[in-house]
Amino acid sequence: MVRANQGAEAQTQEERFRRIWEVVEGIPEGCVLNYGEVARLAGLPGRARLVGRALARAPKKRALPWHRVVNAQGQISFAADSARGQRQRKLLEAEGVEFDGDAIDLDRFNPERALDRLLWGP
DNA sequence: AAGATGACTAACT
DNA sequence: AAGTTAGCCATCT
Repeated sequence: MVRANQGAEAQTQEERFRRIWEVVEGIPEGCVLNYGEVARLAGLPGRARLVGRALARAPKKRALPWHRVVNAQGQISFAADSARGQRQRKLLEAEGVEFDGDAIDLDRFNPERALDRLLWGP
């Protein structure tokens, strides 16, 4: 065994990215999560920036729902007038996510609440 | 090779 | 409410 000392701590960058991608893939349609939460769920607390990096580098083949990740204020982290920003907003609105001005109510569209919404309505 | 950058955030002014 | 600071760390110059 060559890597005798490798515990849960020692991860390669590839492994971290893969975990992040897995979390993002698990965000249900019509829900959003912020970068910090994705990091936490991926076992990488405090590394919100890494999530952005991982999304930027995600293989196209993976077709991640990258648009369901927004910042801690519930806003899209691209300029509103940029092509990417507009695309992200459109994708979200197309699946039922509502904006109050330029921000989403993170509580309301949290995946944790998805079931509540199904049972009780919005 | 060192310094800047950024799809971030929480905690302070 | 809005701006600043410190922590973050792989990438890019």
